[in-house]
Amino acid sequence: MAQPQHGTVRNRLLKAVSPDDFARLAPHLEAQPIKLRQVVITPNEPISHACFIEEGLCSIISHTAEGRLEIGTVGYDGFVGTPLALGTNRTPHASLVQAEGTMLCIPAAAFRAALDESATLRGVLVRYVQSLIVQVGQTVYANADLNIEGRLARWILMIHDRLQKDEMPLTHDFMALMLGVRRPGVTTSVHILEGAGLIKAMRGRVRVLDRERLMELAGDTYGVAEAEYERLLAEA
Amino acid sequence: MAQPQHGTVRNRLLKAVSPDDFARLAPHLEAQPIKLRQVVITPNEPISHACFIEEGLCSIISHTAEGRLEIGTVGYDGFVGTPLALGTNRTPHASLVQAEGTMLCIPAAAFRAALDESATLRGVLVRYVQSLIVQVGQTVYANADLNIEGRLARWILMIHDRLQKDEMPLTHDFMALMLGVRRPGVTTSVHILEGAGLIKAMRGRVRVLDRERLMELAGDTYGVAEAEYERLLAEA
DNA sequence: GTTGGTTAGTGCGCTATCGCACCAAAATTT
DNA sequence: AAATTTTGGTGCGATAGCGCACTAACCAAC
Repeated sequence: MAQPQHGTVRNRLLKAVSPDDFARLAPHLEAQPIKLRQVVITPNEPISHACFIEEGLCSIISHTAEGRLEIGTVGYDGFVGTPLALGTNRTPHASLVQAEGTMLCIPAAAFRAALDESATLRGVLVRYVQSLIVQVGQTVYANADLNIEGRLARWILMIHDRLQKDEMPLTHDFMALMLGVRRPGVTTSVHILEGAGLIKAMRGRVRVLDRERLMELAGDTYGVAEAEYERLLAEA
Repeated sequence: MAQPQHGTVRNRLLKAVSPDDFARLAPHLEAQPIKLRQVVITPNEPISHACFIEEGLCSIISHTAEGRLEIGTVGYDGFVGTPLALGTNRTPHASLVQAEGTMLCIPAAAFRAALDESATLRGVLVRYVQSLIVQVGQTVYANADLNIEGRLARWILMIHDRLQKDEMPLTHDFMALMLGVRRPGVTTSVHILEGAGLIKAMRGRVRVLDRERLMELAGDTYGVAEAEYERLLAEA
């Protein structure tokens, strides 16, 4: 398998690291397709790889006996396996694939070795973790303050950002799971958003029509984390 | 001001670091009292210090135009200023004091220098960040799945752990703010918990009577993050 | 083209929680 | 002792979302 080139990767973190740091990672990076619903990280089991997403989408899931719920979303803006950058190799959270694509995976040991060697690499990756914390914090806030429409709007925006396609593969059932609400609740809210002309819904797919007004609905639960990501990526 | 001694600090992270790492931090650590409602970290402003809590309690708050809401709790188990350990000096989240006490504060520059020098110190502190992420994740889950009683039970348990006193200074108003619910909603739930003999409520104070049954009420929103903290602290 | 599975739409009673508004008691100040 | 502030208690109509259950499209495979 050919090594990925710094110039051609799509992942924003890999693009952001210095050529030296990229060179540290590249020999170990292996492209891997990700398939719908595939579990990338199993709760409480050793994380074998850190995976930089090139295309597609993963969800971080709080996963307990009684239910599951998305707490964060990762796309080509980040990587799955943040615990490896935080000094441990497991986590009670699951990560699973929400939209197909590919990712570049590096074995845990090589990843941690690279991090130990390079402070600048470490910097980029832990700043990403910080942006993820902000994202999760906004999720807490959204779940508390918004009705289903609002939360759906926020969530669609976040997916839209990370897939960069107006049409996204989303079933009501899956959205209900992610938002932690009943499936018929999603159906109703989808209709409202559709009636207002913000989205177009088709079987298994949603098309974004009006980002502006989706953002209005999401209020300040959308935007803070996104701005923070950009700011952190720009920091040296 | 006398430097704190490794043997006498109460903060669990400071206790957990190696003598060498403690020696790195100690010359810069300054004890500081924390007062009720004091803002330790102002959103989007440079964080001047990392503060290891010795006694008392801080809340991390998601703070927006329309409302505020607790997303995490820090006591003698951790430190305030995690963004400094994640390569940045600001965050959109606020941190404010929920219960009086003292903390040991180290200036940001010295803190980051120490982190750059010592991989082991870094390890302890970023593992704490990981435990905090799990905590926030559980908060998402609790807010989605539990009624007010359950959330209140979880929250009281978390405060109880961090204050290590059965009687805790908590007004209904403040609990409502932290949980993101109406104040009268808290009043009702406090009565229910009190009626069931789980707590005793007094003006401005709550006394824990029955942890076991509080844990039942909180279900698996309580315990996961706590176990993860212990596991991570124990990791070399 | 029929079968079977997946996805979406609908109805209905129930309940937790909200929003708003007001009162009561305790603590603090003067 | 009176006044003010802080904190806690209560009531009530409105409503968002739930649980449960069933129907209806759409899709794929045989």
